[in-house]
Amino acid sequence: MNQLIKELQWRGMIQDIMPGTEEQLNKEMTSAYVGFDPTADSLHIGSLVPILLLVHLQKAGHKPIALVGGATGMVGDPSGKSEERNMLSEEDLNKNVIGVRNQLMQFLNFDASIPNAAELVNNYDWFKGISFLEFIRDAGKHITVNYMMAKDSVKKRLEGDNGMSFTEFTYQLVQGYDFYWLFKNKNCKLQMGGSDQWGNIVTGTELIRRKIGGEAFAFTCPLIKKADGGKFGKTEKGNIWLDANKTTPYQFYQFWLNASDADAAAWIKIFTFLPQDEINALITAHESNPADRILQKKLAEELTIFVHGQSEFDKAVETTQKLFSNTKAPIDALSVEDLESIEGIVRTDYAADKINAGIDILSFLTENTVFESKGAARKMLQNGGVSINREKITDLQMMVEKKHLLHDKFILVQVGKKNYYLVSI
RNA sequence: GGGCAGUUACCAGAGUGGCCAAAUGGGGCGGACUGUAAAUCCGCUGUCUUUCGACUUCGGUGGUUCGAAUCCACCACUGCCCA
Repeated sequence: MNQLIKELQWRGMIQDIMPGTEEQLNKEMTSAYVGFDPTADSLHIGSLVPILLLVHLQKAGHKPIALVGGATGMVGDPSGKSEERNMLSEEDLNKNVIGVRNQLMQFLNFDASIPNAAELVNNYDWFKGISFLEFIRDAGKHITVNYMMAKDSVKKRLEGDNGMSFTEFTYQLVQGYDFYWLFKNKNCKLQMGGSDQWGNIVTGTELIRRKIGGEAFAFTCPLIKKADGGKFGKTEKGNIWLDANKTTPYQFYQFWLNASDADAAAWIKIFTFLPQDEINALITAHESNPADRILQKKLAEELTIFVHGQSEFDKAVETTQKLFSNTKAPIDALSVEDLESIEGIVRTDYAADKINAGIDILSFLTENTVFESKGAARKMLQNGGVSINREKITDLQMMVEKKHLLHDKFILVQVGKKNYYLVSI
């Protein structure tokens, strides 16, 4: 048992904490859980912080329980949502539960030979056997509506103009019951989660107290925001997923590399396991020469390795170097091998005879799915956003022909600074 | 069941007969500057198209009109209040 709470505190990972939590953790090996909603078949980086809470917990010698919300996913958490959620079909839900489960497996140690082996549970397993009547008598009787209405997630919706269905209203009770069930059956005394979960979590500890007089604990981590107030974890391409098939390791690496200075300093504490003095040294080094982006690089390195492994990280760095290290250099600096081995960017194959015959730039771009239509391609060209082989193209009539081929084989298309497409014949 | 308000593009939200593909803000994308930042400034942001223009859009369906996001009827949905 080490100083888990102190560790998390300096990292800025604790928002609210229930009194007595630290004492409980120092007293004995404690089981603690975090719930994950199966809203998609992969987790995204928004779930990374709760995952890291579990990892820290296990490192500190406690027992992590990851709960996949097969049942709660059917209800829909109103927290932080201004309107009623769409219901997922049971089929999608099952698929998502499996996907999320598999991802959680890779971050925690499930080796049954250690006393604090991680455990994975699905709340559908206990909810499927509970009837509605049972539930409202068993759980509902102990919590007043007044209590539930006072919750922020509920209050906001009552004050807003979208209303709230009974289904979503009951969500906190369903989640609260999870905690009760785990407390009773798995001796789980602590729940963690994002700060938006505080209300739901507290309903759980309350239920445990009123129903069986048990004492349960909780703490939450702050929700990650960008310094400029923007949403965290979203880019033009949508969510940053943990699944390499949805977000390539290169894109994942790039996301962290592009963090702003202010964000990087906060995020490196939260998202890496680097010790405090090392982080402070990195921050100092970064401040003396911000252009080197020492923090961003380290942050991106640690996280890409954590999620995708060393070899994927190496490839991501390699791709990054090829594409960005020498953007002023003539394009020939990239060898055939360089181009062939670029990973993580969009590649398309194109008919050689079309290039040999020469093709207009607009058709070339749309046929290689760089743009969806000629209109879109034209607009981007007019805005000066398209480069071929690192040369900005402004001539809408330009013909793409043999002389544009690099090593007789490739054409490197760039949209903006960061979006690369490699066309090969 | 009764009364009232509402439904407009990714979101918020203006528009109450032609000047409406639809103000403004946010978001997104691109450009300049830079460090593949931040801040700032500029451009684009319904679809397709050789910038002409064509087509589809303002909850749905019908109607009035030369002409409808705008007027009328019915329907659906949402919110609030009363029962």
